[in-house]
Amino acid sequence: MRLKRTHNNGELRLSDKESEVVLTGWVHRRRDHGGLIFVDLRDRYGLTQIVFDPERDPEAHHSAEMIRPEWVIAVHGKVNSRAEGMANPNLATGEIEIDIDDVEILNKSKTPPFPLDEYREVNEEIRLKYRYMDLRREEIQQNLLFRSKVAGVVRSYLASQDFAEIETPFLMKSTPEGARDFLVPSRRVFGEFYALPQSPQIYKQLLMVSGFDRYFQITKCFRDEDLRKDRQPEFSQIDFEMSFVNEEDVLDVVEGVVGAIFKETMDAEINLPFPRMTYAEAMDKYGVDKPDTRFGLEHVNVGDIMEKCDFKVFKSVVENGGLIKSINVKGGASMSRGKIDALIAYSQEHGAGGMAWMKMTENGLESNIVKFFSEEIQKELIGRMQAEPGDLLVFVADKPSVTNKALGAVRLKLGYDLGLIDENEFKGLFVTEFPMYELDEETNKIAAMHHPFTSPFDEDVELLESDPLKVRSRAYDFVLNGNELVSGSVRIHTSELQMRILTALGISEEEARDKFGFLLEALEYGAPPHAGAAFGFDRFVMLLRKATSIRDVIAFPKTNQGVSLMDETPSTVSAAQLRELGIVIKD
RNA sequence: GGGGUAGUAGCUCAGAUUGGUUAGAGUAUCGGCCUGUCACGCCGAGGGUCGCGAGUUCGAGCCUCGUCUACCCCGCCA
Repeated sequence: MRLKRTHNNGELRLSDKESEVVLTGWVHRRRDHGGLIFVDLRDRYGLTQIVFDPERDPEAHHSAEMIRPEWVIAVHGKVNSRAEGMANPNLATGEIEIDIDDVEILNKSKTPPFPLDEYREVNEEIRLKYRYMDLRREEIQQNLLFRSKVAGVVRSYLASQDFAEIETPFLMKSTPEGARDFLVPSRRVFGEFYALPQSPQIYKQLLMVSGFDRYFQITKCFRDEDLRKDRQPEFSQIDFEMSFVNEEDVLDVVEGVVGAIFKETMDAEINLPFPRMTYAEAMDKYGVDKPDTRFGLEHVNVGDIMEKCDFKVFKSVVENGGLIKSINVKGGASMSRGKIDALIAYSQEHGAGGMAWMKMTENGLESNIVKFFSEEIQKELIGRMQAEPGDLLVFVADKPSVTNKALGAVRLKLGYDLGLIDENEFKGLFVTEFPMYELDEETNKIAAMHHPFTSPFDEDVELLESDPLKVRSRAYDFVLNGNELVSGSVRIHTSELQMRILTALGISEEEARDKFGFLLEALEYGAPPHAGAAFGFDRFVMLLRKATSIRDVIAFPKTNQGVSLMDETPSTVSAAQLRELGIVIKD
């Protein structure tokens, strides 16, 4: 490089007029007027217009005739103000331009496979194949720069609170519970495998046993499950753990981190402290454990009213211990039959057998099922639902899990479709008192809802064996706009209780010792009470940036099939590599 | 594993009612013109395995079957 950069493409202003500068970057766009040639020079800091005048420097102008989009150049010139009325208000540097007298072409570029401007939505397949080009686009580049800034805020905030950043292994022991592990074969012991961590959970607990008191880490986690727009097989967590604390201390840290992020990286406001809601209340009002509280449309349980009706579907659901809930869609009576049908189909996609509905008119309730409801029941229903003329009542009746799931999904869809959600609002809350266990409806066995290291409520411990589904855990989530962003808990810190919890899950003592013996033993050497949580870092950034996909806040993401289109990962490996690992692939 | 949407020029898309001669547009690229543009403008040219493979048909971008890829959803994700 002959020319040495003096400024970036986002910083020069009118006050720099007459300065001699050297800029470097990519040719974003070239406007050739035959005489004058304008080039927008781009780097991650912005765009600056540079001007080539054949009368000022014929040689530089000649070079400018050759250069093309995405060529890399360095230019020398003088900062000039733009003539009256020629400023570009859309550009931070729009009041100035650089009169160029020297160009150094640092590299050429093939014609880009897709345009890098913001004016066209490009197929994600081609974007991912040429990811290094996609990452030149301002939107994605700003996402990653924002992500870096958030990470910086988190690090400095947690450091200010005495948290120590400590790395934990990526090659660890496979654990039986939870998501499917990514496995790495051991070269030294045939038939044995490392697993990539689904989270640093156990290691951070051991760090508490070691006395580090306050730990954090921004680290990758790996789960070999199917992908979604908000799920990647490898993703990042802001993971932290504290000793000698209870729930409140952890939630304070969560609030501190979220508050610091908003204060230092966002223009938007967020309400602090965050309101609390128990899991039971969330399920009752919203049907989900991560409610979006930016809008109403709350669920109302109407089972007790429907018990007395003649509508067989409802009646049998109540008799079989099912759940009937309704949403009053304010003003929804004007919805077309087609829209209601689409809503019903949506409820069915989410597991419901169907969805009943009634329109509230001046003359009372109307629909094809109203005849099954006595006047008295209708009156009671109208009262409970606070139905007014013009409202639409929708009902889902099923097993509690199905009703909640389907009507919870319907509520969200209505919120978006009816424009009830302010996209610029950020509304967070803590959900607390999660159940310790949940029933796997396929196997009819109980499973840990959070993870098996979560401490139960002291007063519920006696139910562990007799009525495990009633046991509440000291787990908590932070939910932002309907997204679970943080999940954590007070951990078990005695070996006895830990063993009891594992046993209640149907894990034999022998198996527990085999899989978690090191943890059980560690808890016997003076483990302090401890608690912690982990942020879904990618998801958080995605939400703050209003990105439509987690892929847009990750530099090199995978497709839905878990493939990196750019480098074609995963790939085959040589027979020699496999042989070394003791892996035999039969044709 | 299941459901849905999409795949036509480098890119973004159109290609109707009902299968019919040479598959179009914008943009990009290349060439020419142009000294105040900023998604510059004007003129011209090149550019197609209609994702892939079968089938039906005199004839398929269009119909049928299969298959691949991307995205969205369900399942799954302690």
